[in-house]
Amino acid sequence: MSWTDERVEQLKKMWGEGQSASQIAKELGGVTRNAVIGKVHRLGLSNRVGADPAPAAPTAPPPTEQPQVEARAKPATPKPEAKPKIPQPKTESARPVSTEPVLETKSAQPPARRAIIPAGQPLPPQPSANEISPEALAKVNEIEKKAKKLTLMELTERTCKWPVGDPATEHFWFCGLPVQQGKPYCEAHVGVAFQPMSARRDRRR
DNA sequence: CCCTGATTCGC
DNA sequence: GCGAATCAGG
Repeated sequence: MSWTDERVEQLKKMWGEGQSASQIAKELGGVTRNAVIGKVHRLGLSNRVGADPAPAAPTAPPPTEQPQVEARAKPATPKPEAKPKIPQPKTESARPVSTEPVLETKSAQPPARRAIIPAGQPLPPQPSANEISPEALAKVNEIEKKAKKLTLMELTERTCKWPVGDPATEHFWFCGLPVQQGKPYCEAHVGVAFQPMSARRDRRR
């Protein structure tokens, strides 16, 4: 495989979106993540602008730039498309009143977006909201925005298998973020899936 | 061990 | 220019 204009374009797009090199490599096919990283550097779009969802090296060198062995003029890449991190008003522990799991935080499509939960159709065994700490809930709602939104087929040994939404609707996917070592869920979902007995009992009403 | 990006250097 | 090997780190 070679770096055709098309492939380079997708590389730029995905990199700009904050996708990891391995994910990009997977998507493109025929290349390894090393190839992707190498290309990224050659293209001069090394440091990303947006957020970095993946737990990786922040790459934050101090202002004092030390000239490398070979002073390499690296023309910065002024990305016109500004991708500022969302302010995130930091809702002060909005306590969910519903007894059902909090599935909807924001509506993507105002008109067609109705949080319909088929009556009598039990949802997957998700802990009811009133048993989970507000902090953990906030965390979950937070990361679900960054979820990989994988389908059942796309799940692997190390992708979070937390289901989101209603399997009977379009609004359904699996979290897909990197799992915590030895667990089936990512850090945030582990937080709501596994709780100390004491915490559960204490929260009981 | 899983993953991340960064760098080097033979090709 | 390319990318495997390696490095450095979470």
